[in-house]
Amino acid sequence: MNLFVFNSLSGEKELFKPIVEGRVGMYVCGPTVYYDAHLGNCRTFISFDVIYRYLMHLGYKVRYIRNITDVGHLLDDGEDRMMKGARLEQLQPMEVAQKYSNGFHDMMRLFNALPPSIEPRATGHIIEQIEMVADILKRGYAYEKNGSVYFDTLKFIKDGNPYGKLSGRIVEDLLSESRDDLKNQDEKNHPSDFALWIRASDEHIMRWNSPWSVGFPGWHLECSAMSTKYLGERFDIHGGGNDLKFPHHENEIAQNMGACGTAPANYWFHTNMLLLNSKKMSKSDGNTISPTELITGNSVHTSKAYSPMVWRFFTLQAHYRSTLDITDDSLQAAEKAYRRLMESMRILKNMQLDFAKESAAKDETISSLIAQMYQDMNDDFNVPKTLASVFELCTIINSVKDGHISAQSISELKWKELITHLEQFVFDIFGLKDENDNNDSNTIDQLMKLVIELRKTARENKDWSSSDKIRDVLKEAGIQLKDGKDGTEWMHVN
RNA sequence: GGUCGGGUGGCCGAGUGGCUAGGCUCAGCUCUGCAAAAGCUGCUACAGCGGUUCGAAUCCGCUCUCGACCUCCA
Repeated sequence: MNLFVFNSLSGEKELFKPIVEGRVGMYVCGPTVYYDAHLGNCRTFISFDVIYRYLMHLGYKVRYIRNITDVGHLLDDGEDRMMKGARLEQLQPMEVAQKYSNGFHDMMRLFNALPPSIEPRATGHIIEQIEMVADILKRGYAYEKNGSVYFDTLKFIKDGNPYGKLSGRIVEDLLSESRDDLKNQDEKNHPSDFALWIRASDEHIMRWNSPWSVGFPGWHLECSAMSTKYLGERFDIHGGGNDLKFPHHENEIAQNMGACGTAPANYWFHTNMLLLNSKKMSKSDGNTISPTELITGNSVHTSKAYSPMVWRFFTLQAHYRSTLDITDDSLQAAEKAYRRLMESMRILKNMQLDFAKESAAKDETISSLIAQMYQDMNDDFNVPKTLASVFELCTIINSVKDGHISAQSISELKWKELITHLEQFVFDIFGLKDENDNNDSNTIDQLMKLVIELRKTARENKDWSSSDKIRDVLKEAGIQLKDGKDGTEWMHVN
């Protein structure tokens, strides 16, 4: 089975073929840790988490690098993001970085995103970045001005390099459009040039020695340096949010080619934006919900709290290259769907029935749905489409449980296959967890057994007022009873 | 202004030139002491106008409209 992926470089779906067979090197641009991550960030990293998980499921040995940006990210007024965070909170820049890195990690754990293989920090790779600047200078694609070093986009373009290819920019436009602004560009030869190394002003506290000045690296440089260090000059996948395409990723490509003559990645993946009120969720303009606000329900945008797995499920319902708009209604729909899915997974795991010994009538349907799931995932990780098959399988599971489909119409072998594949998809690939696992507390389990037993007696005596009271009070306590053919079951509800 | 991507049923959200997306909601039915859950059935959509085609939501053109990027952003 072949995996096809959408490559931003070509704008087309391409057959995925790693450089080294059986191995994948993947670099994803991580967060800048000067402020709490918002849900838009989380969506991106959940998207790449599913990609990472699926690649591993296919048997690839994946080296997944996701950096942490803790220096070199300038604001409009030239202030470093880390320094701005530090100034506002009266902390050391490194305290700011640590604090928000911790918070970011907590969120990723909460949303069940696997940690990357390596999570390098920009400040931990100053030497590598300085070396890369030197390489670029040596090859003639950068120039020094007053202790700062800039990338020479004009020369890069003149030499026939593909500047603008990734972001679909037209070179002539890049060169001509901003000519009027030229006089306002202090040290740069050309407005489209960008900083590789920046000389630190006196009050700039994040600073390192370099051959050119005491200063700090430009924002784009860290990813070039760290991807090269851990994945080599050429690797398989480079990912990030759509909004990083230009200038960040474009400049990264330029830096890599400037330093070693090779474009870094064969495949570029870009995730689309999370919207709130039909507008891009963004830290800088305040249109955000934080993970904490979502989970606690403490937001003007939502009517109630939504659990981390509901959020994860919510993001799975849209393709990673589509925008996804947050609304309270759609979150509630996701919550119900998620619960239904988990309920079916529980049924699947626990059902003991007399399945057919030989292949049977429903086997074919189950097989084709499983095949469909792989087909859809192999089509550029189409998770929402895969989910459609998953829910069709849920209907089959529930029907078998309720006796609408006879266990004799499914072979034992096929049922086992169903369990294996569905659990792999739901838990291993989609990374969902059952938040309503009744086995997590033995005490409650014992108590519930007793209560259900007492209620059963009441029901046998047709003492409906007692049995209803038990059910109502439990409901208020967040436990839903469900009377079925084979006794009473219970589950947590919010 | 330039570049790019959208506009799908009550809501969210997939999608292929002809074949059921799926989830949620709503209505009816089955099951049930009543609930809840589950199953079944129904609610037959593709911004507008042209064109290509035996046939288009899917291809082309135009119009309207929304959004992203254009050196802060996942």
